[in-house]
Amino acid sequence: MISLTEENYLKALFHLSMDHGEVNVNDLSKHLAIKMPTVTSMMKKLAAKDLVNYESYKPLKLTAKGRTAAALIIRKHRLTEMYLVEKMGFGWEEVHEIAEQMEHIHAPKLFAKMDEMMGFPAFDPHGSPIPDVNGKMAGVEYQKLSTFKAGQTVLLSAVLNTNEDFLKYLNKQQLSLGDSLYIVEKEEFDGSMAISDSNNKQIILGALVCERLLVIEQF
Amino acid sequence: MISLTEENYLKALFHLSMDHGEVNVNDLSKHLAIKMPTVTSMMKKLAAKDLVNYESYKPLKLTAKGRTAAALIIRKHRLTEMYLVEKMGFGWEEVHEIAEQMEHIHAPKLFAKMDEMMGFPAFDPHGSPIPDVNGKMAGVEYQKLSTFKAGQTVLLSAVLNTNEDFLKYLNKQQLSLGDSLYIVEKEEFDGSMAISDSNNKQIILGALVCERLLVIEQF
DNA sequence: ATATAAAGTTAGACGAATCTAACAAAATTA
DNA sequence: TAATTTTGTTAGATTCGTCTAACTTTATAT
Repeated sequence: MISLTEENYLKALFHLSMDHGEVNVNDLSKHLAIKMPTVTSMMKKLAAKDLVNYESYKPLKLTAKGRTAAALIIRKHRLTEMYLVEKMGFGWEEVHEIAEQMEHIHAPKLFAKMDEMMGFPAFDPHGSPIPDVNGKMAGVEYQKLSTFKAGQTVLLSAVLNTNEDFLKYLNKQQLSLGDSLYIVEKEEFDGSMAISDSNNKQIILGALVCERLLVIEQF
Repeated sequence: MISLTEENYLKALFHLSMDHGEVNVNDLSKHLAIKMPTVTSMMKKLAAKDLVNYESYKPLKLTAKGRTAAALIIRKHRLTEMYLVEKMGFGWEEVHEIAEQMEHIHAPKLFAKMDEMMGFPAFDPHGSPIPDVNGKMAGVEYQKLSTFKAGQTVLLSAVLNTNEDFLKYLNKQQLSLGDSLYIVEKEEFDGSMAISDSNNKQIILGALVCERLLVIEQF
């Protein structure tokens, strides 16, 4: 049996290894706001359960078993987010906190029903892929908006951060997933971008925002 | 802040005081399958938080604050059960286990939305009243079927037990809340009853079942 | 290449929630 | 009412997840 606490470590490891490849004890410690010695001892515990490969002073790695377990937690999180938005009328900026709790609920039938009611969606409201019942998920080749340059047109496909204030900001700018964005100008000195949306409305996006928007180029 | 564990004690205390009036450490211990010394120490802790009135060797009592807290947990449980049945198509026998977990979720907006989507129901799928946002609930004057005698007609209004097998049994006998039942005969020696439903189909109900069905007399 | 800084580990403590063993009070029964 | 049974409490141990302090290893920088 995997405890709620252990689930949170697995999920964090999964996310960090998506983003940065290697995961250090220190990264995990910062991400979870838990001190390093605690992380070390938890890693030993998860290693004993064959969920993590742990060797002193080496980077941390999920085992196949651990990766699947993590993906199934994330599946519950993302299915919940999608259900709350699609079936209950919540805004995409409101659902993260609720899903954070729902992801620990053990009720396969509940999540299967949500999935079915929504027609087995592949992505959540933030554009992140929803793992299937076996923990497999669609590979996506999104890139950060910040990697593109003036003159390119991109499709807003996902957000890297589900922070409520950030999402409210996007709402205010009337930016939604699926929007086509033309990059008018890129300021190299501060990384900000001037983009124009499908209604030719021009918006200035700061560097931080450009780092958090995931897009695919539209040719 | 009330921990998940504390919530379970409050809920148990609430239920037991509904059923039996006085609640002893021993009752609570049996109900929760937790040893008496553990219960005693938790009672002291809850007393320190002004959720329980505790005095050595005296029966346990929830304070007003504790009663409200318990009612709000039960509200979440029952709203969830009703939502799962009404909006997601679950059977009344499937929802208890899920609600048992959902009741600990802190997400006022989620439960408010469920409530609104269902049109603010007063009762859950098992006929139990749903406390309002202030923890107040409709007083009900149901009685156990076992307290009636042959010749009386009653309205099946609620069940005292949400055990999955019990509810499946009722499904099999085609008994549902709202059914009108005529008591054909009562066997005094074993407490069983012969009842006939609205289609004049006759069913024999054992004493245990008669103890678990709540009805109101129909004149 | 050595000194310093950063990252990681070990050891020991602590609070929460649980337990068992031993004892005390209250209730029941003979 | 005295003996016995049931109920309740105290004391001390255990596990889980956390911490701080001290030490070690690895990485970085002069």
